[in-house]
Amino acid sequence: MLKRTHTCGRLRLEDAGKKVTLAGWAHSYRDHGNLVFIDLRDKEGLTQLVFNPVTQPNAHKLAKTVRCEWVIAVKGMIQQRSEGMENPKLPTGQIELVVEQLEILNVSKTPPFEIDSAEKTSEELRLASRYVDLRRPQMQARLRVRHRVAKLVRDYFDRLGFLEIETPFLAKSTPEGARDFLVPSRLQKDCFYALPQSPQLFKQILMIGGVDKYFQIVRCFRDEDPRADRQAEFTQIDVEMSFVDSNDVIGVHENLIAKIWKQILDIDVKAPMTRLSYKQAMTDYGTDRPDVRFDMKLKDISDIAKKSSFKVFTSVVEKGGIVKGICAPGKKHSRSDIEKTLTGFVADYGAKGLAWAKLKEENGKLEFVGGLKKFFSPELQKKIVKRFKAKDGDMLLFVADSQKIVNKALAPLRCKLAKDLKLYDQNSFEFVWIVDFPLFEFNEDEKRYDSLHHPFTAPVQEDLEKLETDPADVRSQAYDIVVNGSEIGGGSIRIHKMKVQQKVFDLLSISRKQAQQQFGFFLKALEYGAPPHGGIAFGLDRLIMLLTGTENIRDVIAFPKTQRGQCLLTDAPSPVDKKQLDELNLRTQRHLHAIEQKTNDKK
RNA sequence: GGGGCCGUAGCUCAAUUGGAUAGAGCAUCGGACUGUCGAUCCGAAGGUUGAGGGUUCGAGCCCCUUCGGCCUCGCCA
Repeated sequence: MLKRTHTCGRLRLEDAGKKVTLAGWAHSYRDHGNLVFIDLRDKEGLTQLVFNPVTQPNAHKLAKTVRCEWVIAVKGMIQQRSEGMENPKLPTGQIELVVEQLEILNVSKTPPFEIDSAEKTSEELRLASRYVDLRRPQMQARLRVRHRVAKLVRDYFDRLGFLEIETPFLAKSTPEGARDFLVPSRLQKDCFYALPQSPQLFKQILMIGGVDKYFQIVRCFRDEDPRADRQAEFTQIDVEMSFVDSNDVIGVHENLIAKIWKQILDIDVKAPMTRLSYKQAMTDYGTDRPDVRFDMKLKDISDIAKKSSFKVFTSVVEKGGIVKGICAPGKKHSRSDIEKTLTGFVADYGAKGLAWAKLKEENGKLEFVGGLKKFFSPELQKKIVKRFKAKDGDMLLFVADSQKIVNKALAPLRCKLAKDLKLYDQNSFEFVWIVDFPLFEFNEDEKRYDSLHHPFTAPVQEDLEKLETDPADVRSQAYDIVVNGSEIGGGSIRIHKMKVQQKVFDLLSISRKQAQQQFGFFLKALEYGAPPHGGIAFGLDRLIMLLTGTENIRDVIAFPKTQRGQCLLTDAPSPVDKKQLDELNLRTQRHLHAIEQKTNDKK
């Protein structure tokens, strides 16, 4: 076998005259009867091969048989392309390889789709033939960015004295949080492991174990429905540190992010990054992961709306709800846009309607046009205009409902409008830390408190007393990092005192018995000299999505799963042998029905 | 669990109001060709319209069921 001396993307004009061997896939071939050209591709790029029937009849004859995606190796001389024959589209376009010897390493069936037009090919087919899809330069580039980031992360933490430590995948199930993936135990009948949703407790125990600085690039599993940016199986950069406060953790990681952005995109991210309180974020943006690339903040107009004659507004405010709105600049939206598209859009988030008014300047005065006009006196209109600092041609959009629904509907509407109106630079990145989260949120359905982050998040020191009196008002030492409206990481200082942890469990209505069963091992560990500690986890997949400019998480995972959790390449999940189930002491519903059927038949 | 979009040749798409033998580009196969680079030119082959059922004289198109893909609400401590 011919052994390659170079890759297909590296040869340049200065290599002319060298004798080299290349290997790769036939990307395309152009047979002129006389000369044959083949573009040879590997992960580094393309190099044009030339086969000349006069000087190398054997190689030329063989080259005529080569087809797309055949695997070949070629030996020959690098030659400068003659004038006018250069290909400026290729980095190697100044040269070509004059082939003296061609070896066909493998043939290929006609590929299921053309590599060059894969961008238009259905993702279903790309996933089913991932081996072909992965050959595409774009996919190779994404895999490379992912590798480079992982390497950078490891180097960064290594230099700071962190240890990468593996934690178990076969772990204990905890009913809190997302649905667990379960793994039946063969040795312990009727018992199950759970795949970790995150190594949360293990990393905290590492701190108690004196590790001091831990990180891990680790797979996590959550059995929930996937989304464009969410996969049941995903990767976290997981970190934990001892003897630190929030600012320490934030500092270490904004520098890491700045480093990644510099190295991968050559973009300078300013550190320290801006911070925004949870409360402010909810007020101004209606979400704890605001896109701060553009302004267009939400404004509460409940006080003005209740004085209007619009029944929807007045009755909502009377019932304790709120009226909030945004002011979209420009004249892009027609009435039917609003009433069909935008109203439908907010309806998905539970809003019952979308009230609107356009603004027009008449005689030097800004006035409502259409929509809400007749319900608002000129006086009230003026107040609203002032609050939004609205201008001629702007459009006001309002949702009236409970605070929760209003924010839920307006936050995505704000982003959608900004995108439609092109209010920001698509290539910019705006980072913001969200801090001062409440420790709990009240769960209306269950009539109890839930953790906003997780039950191990430490309360702010001065709010400790409020745990007894006013739990809803207790702030946590948690922090999320958000970029362009996407949460890429989050963490907290943890509770390191058993008594506080127990108190939090009490407030979460986790009984002593439950707590012992689920977290007993951890509560015990806290009693043996747990140091103050805290950490963070980043979603690696989402980082790579941002860095590679894709909105599809499957693009940054070599072997992703579909929305129904299937791997189209391997066809997982699949039924298993009855023998396998027997060994695990398991029966599926289907088996049970079959058994019932048999018993009934006998009767 | 709910909502939406989609499924026609290997790939990407077309097919008027339900109307005759379901078309095109690319790929494939055969041929031609002295430098191409998305080569070009000539020719050929290629179809269970995702699957099943229904309405109709007649279905790619309408209706029902079902499978699959994507987006999304719920869910994701």
